[in-house]
Amino acid sequence: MAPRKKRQHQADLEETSSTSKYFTKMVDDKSSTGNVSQFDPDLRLTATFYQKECIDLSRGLLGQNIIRTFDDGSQVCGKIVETEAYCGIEDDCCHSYNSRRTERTEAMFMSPGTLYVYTIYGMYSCMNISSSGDGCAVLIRALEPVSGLEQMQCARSQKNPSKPMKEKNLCNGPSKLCQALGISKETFNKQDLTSSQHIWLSGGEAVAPSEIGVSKRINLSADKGWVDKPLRFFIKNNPFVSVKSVK
DNA sequence: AGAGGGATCTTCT
DNA sequence: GAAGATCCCTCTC
Repeated sequence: MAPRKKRQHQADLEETSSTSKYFTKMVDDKSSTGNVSQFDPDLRLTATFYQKECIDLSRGLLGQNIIRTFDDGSQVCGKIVETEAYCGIEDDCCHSYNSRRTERTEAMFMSPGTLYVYTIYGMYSCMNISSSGDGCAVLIRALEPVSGLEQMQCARSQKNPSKPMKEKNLCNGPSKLCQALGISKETFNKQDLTSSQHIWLSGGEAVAPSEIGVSKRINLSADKGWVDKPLRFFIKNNPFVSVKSVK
C-alpha cells in the first residue's frame, strides 16, 4: 500500500472512534431498564428503552459514511440514506422474534456494532448492525454512492458487464448495497463494525430531524402485528432511497 | 411508475 | 416442504 493511502486509512480509522460512540454508549447502558412511553409523537408507538435505542440508532446512522476497504487497499464509500429498525424479541417482523436465537440470528444478540449479515432468497445478502436490546438490529436499506463508483459498477454488473448500472441503482436496496460493497454472510456476519479493518463508519453529516422521513417497513408479511409500525427512516428527497412511496 | 413472474437456496417447521 | 427484510426483466398504463 502506498504511504499516502496508508495515512488516509489511519485517518479514517481515527474518525471511526467518533462514530463508534453510539455503540460504546449502548454497552455502558446495558444495565438500564424501563419503558419509554410515547417517546416520539410522530412514531405513534410505545417503545421499551432498548427499542428506543434501536430507533435512535436507525435515525442516527442516516448521513453516516460506510467505508469498505478491500484486501488490495482499494476503498469504496457510501452514505447511509435509508434504514429500518428491527426491534428484537417483541417485534414479530424481526428474525429474533419470540427470542428465536439460532446460529442464524446469533449476531443480533451480540454487542452493539456487530454486523448481522444473512442470505435471503438464496442469492442475496442483507446487512444489519446490532443495537442494544435482545435481538435488536438496524437494516441498512440504501446508500448514496460517494466514492469508488467504478468499483461498485464492476461488482454490480458482473452478470451483465456490457450493461453498466445507473448510478442511482448501485446501492438503492439492501442487497444491492451488499453487492456493491462486496459483503456476504461468509465474510462479514458477526464482524465488529467498530474494530474491523475492512469496514467502518466515517464521519458524515448528521441529518436534522426535519429532514428524516418515516414510513412502515418494506416487504413484510401483511399478517404480522408490527407490519405497519413506522420503523423505516430515510433522508427526504434523496434520490438514492430504495422506495419512493409506501402504500 | 407500477405489476407480475422467475431465479435460487438457506433456514426453520 | 414452504417461506422469505430481494432483484431484475418484461409488460402495461
